[in-house]
Amino acid sequence: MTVSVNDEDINVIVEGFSLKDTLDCGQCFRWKNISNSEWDCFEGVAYNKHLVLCQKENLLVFKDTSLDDYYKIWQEYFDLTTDYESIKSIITKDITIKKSCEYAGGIRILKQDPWETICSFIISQNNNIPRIKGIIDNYCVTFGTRFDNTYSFPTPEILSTKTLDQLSITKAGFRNKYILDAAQKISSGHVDISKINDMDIDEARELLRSIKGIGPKVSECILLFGFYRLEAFPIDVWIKRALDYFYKDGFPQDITQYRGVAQQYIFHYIRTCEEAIPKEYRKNNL
DNA sequence: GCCCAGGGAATCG
DNA sequence: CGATTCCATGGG
Repeated sequence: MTVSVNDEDINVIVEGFSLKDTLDCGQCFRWKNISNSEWDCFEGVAYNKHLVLCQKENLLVFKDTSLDDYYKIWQEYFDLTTDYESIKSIITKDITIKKSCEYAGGIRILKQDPWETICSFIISQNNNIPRIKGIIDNYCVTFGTRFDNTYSFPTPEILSTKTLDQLSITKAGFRNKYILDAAQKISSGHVDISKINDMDIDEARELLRSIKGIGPKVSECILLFGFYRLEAFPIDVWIKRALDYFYKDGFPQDITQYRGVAQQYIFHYIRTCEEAIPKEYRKNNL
């Protein structure tokens, strides 16, 4: 990986990384596609920093940021220093995962902000991705702080002072009471999410599920996308279909440490590739 | 009008 | 225990 600075922009040469697939595979919700005919381009916010990031082949161009923030935030956020070839050599022993990697093997697991990830996946329940993005944007615009022509994600302290009536403007519906419970428990210190990194995964699951609206599936998403627990394994409707169709005899056991990564490749593959599974499996009529 | 969406809580048997 | 039902909202 080569890093250089060119007239305010930061150029990074990467291998086996796809910006588009990474930001478009349903693990994050605040990146806007502003691509043109030549470049894949996305604009977004993470950790209260604004970024425009473009990719053409092996070249990544970071705009509206600094070399300091590149090393402090973005290199980590996009998980650019992890050897994914090594991970894939383990999980692609399974034929379905191998096909998923051939379809979109440039996906990386993002290291997102834990609090934002908790809210995002509470909002995700019984919802679809375009609407999740809209609701999260409503939260930021309504309750976040304006900076760099965009908005921060509102803190638990801010949200804990709001009423359900005030939150209703976000259109999150019945999920607002779950967001409020999370904001209250975390801002009061009743739930201390800073301890999760030092917990074993079952202990972390139990802590997260003490928040209303966080069940088996959402807790796995939070652990995978907000705490980089690559062994967390979210089972949503799409993964259920994959388990039904590809894994009648069970999911491979020898990839347990990276099954979250495998899960994300499979999720993106069967959700966005028309011929991944038969039409009748893309419905809930089994 | 119906079904569905990166589900979970409450209730029922 | 497992199985059902309800929950808000908007797109197809």
